[in-house]
Amino acid sequence: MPTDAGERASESASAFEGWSDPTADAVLRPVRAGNAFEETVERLMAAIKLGVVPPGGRFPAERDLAARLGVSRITLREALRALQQAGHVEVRRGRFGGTFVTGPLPAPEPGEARRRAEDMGPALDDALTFRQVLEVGAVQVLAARGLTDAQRELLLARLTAVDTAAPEDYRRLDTAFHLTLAELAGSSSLTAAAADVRMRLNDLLNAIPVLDRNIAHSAVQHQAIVEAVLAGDPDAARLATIEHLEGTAALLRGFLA
Amino acid sequence: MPTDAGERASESASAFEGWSDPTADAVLRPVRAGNAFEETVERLMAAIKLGVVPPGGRFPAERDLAARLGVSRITLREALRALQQAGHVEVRRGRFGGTFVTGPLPAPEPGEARRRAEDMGPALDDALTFRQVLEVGAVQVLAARGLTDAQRELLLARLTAVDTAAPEDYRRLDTAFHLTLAELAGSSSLTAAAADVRMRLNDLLNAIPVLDRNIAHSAVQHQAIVEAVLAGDPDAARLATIEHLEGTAALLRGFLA
DNA sequence: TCTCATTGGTCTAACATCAGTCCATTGATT
DNA sequence: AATCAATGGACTGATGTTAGACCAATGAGA
Repeated sequence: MPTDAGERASESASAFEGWSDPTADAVLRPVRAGNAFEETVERLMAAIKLGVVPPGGRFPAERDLAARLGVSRITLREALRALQQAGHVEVRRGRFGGTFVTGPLPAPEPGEARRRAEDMGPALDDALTFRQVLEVGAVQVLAARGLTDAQRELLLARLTAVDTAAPEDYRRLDTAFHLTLAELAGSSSLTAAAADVRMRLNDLLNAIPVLDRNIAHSAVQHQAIVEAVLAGDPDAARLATIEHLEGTAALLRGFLA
Repeated sequence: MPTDAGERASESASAFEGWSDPTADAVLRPVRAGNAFEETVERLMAAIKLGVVPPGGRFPAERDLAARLGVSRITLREALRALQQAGHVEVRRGRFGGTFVTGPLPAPEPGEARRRAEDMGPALDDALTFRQVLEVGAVQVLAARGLTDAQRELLLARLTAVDTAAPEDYRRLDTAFHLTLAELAGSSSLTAAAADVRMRLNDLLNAIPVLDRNIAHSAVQHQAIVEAVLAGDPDAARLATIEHLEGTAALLRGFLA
């Protein structure tokens, strides 16, 4: 007979003896999102869309890439072939060959943003709160801990890169800026989670026209975040980041209204 | 010839044209941590160790559990058989049968904590900062948004459960309290990440003796966190959570000194 | 012009995982 | 004592995935 030694609150809906559903759901959530092929395609597309491999850039050699992704070379090649057939990459043989990212992705048509937002549904709110938690937390850790000279330099370089970006490069460099903040916090789990959530929002972000007015606005906010981080002021960093992210969140949520 | 249209800062170490390594590493990280069998065992052990299924409690039926974990029933059964052979679960056939968690896990011997901490190495710092980001972010979101009556009730129930816990139940109920904070923030990604990081720290936590003095100290801090959250005061919630987590972090980091 | 290191292309045999089906057992309920 | 719904146990055939070895092409550099 089960002893059932424990708390019992308002949890009647639970299918088994333990906790409330959301926690159980979190622990007993699916072990894998799909098969190896699908997940590999997803990752490679993420690398392209996030600009980790820029247009014209080359992916690591198949053997290296397969090892990095923890997938057999055959599975990787199937994924690459899918991207090739979709026109996202171009493959060249021989030494100095490799898998190259083809030109910039076509600009999504207007109305695409709304459709995608509706597709995401509740996942949009999920991603937006998760993003805020991660990025706000990252800048606070960063501001509290302080940066090395090399880190300051990298951060400033990313900042000027966004500010001086051509319109077609803007999203990529904005992504780079935000993920750099996360990565400088020094936790690889944090970096991975930030990259993941950015990826989820990225299609939506890309579907929004890049307006000069918004860019200027973001530039000021980016500047404020960097200044607070470099000044070692966690509170200011938090406030500046919240303000910046709330702006984007409001914009995205607008497509659901 | 690659166009290489983009920023180029102090990133010479990168193996390919794109970004600095940590971001590329995050996007091109392994698609899967292990085979389905291993990951399933990991999850089931997590459910036991986190107390999602308490001692004497029953796991969902194999068919349901397999569906939840996104794994075939055969793979799930192999994992369950492994847990059974390790003595963690007991399987009974027939109606009202199922897979039951056997008695409480044996208390780890002293010195175990240090060994585990050394095993984790840099992953410990990773987990600790990630945890802080997630949980601090969660309480801020929660305090800022406010709670429904049912949520207040659940949170208070978890709090009193920890406070009145028998020593052998303390860790389980402490876990429940912390994860409830994360789950009330309303982002399933956040809940999953919090459960994941707690799982990573859990062996370490369990290897630390539960001292009355520490419990009393934690109780005060838990109280402060809940009060701030219920009062809708994000700043107070943040400060109280940081203080609480720093205490635990210092304790754990102590095993590495 | 030739070399050759590096890269993509291909194949095989072994193993992992899957969906689906049917059987065996149990014990609360009738 | 008999019923029977829910549960674990076992099997099959199909598909996904892997490691490793070997071939083919390329073009910068000697």
